[in-house]
Amino acid sequence: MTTETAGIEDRGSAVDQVVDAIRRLIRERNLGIGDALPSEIELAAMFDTSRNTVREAIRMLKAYGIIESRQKVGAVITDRRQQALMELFSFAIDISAENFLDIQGFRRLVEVNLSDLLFQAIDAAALARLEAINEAMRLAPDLPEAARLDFEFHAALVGSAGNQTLSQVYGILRPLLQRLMEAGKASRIAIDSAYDDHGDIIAALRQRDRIAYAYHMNRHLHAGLQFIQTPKEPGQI
Amino acid sequence: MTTETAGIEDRGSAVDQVVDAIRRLIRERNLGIGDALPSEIELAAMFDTSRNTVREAIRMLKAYGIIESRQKVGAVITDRRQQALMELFSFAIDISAENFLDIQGFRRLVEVNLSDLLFQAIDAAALARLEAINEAMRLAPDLPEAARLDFEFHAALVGSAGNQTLSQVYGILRPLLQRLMEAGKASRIAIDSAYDDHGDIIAALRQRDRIAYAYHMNRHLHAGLQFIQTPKEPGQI
DNA sequence: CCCTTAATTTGTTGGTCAACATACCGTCGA
DNA sequence: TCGACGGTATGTTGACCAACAAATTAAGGG
Repeated sequence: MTTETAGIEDRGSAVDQVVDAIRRLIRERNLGIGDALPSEIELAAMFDTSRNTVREAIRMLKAYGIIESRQKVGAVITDRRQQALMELFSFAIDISAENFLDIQGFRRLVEVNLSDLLFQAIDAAALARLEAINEAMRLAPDLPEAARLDFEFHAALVGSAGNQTLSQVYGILRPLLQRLMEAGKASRIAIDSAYDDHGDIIAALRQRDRIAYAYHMNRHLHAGLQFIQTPKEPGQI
Repeated sequence: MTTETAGIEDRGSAVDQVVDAIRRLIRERNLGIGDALPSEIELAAMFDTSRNTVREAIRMLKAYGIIESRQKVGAVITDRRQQALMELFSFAIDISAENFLDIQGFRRLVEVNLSDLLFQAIDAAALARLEAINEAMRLAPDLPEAARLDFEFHAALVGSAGNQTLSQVYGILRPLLQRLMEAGKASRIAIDSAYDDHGDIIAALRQRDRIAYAYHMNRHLHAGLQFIQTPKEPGQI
């Protein structure tokens, strides 16, 4: 037999219905960013359902980046969908479990060719910050700390380009890249070499020298690549 | 006193922690699409939390499109992230112009500088495929179909570079980029212009002409940018 | 003006009941 | 005897309720 629930639009679970209902509520009341939703208890009474169901619906909206909720204050409408989008990215990387070389290739593609955006957006303060990070890396007490500061340098560099999407991608790749760099920083010599490379890169940035930037960055990333020919566990994150 | 980062990341609520824990579980057990998660009760016991908290975590993962749960069967890992992304953007909030431009900037950074990887990996079959897609775009019956094929062209191009991380990112961005391209393909003239650009790009690829590739790709993407200067309706939900 | 206290709201937990899909097992028929 | 059929047992998700903890705001008292 076919479904005998013909009368009511039964599509979706109770949670999905509440999600739609909340969306309708937002639309009908013309709520915008910053406005607060009714409390969970009120919503439950409004839609004649339980508070837990409302909570699960709110969880979905939170995952979509549409609302944020703070205790006591309640749920507030926001637009953090860009971050939600990045969460999706991070899941992609989880699932497909790329190997290190693949991600390193992606990284090279980005960083070596970043000069256009960088020259356009970078200022003296950003350059000083890069130098400070580089100096701290040289003086780092141990290798993991140096690796962390190495990543910090590159993240700051990418951040200076002013592209949000890019910055967030790097935020997601952070743990992976850091492991990559720990693998590449097996000795003090590698750190000193990276320090010099970073210095060359900063100099190229300061002089707005596109060619020099690409040359040094490419060399630098290629050098780091040598040390990690064998990933720790292939195909595993 | 305040916790001095006592080992475990205390960041986020219990639900967020369970989300991360499930992600780690998937990674560590190397679970793939179609595999089943432990039952909610087992997960609750595993992470020493309650079933409702696990349910909310599963709700989030469901919102991200990486798991699906059917009654009785349990939660199964899937990949419906594209649908999740569409849900994300089906909320009536218009994408802000800044977000559009930001993502477009990211795209330019990637595609314009893809030549190194492309020249290394592309073959005759891939070039023929690109030409076929381009031809199909020229002959497309309507504008949305042309926009779809335009995206298809770029996705195939990026895919030819052979970097999995990059391909994944483009796969997820598909609906978003397609909207971007629909906005840019407001007229037949724009399509013909894109067709010519694509042809130039293919020719540059065939001749392994790095400069020509970068020139034509940059021109092409810059041209597409003109059409979306004005957002539809800023900041309404 | 500052501190204390109360109230409100979300966060988390444990439990109950229902719906339902699957597996297993016994019965019946050929 | 063997296979098909049907019923039941079991385990899982879906939905809900009640209660307490934590946090944050707001009010009130010194």
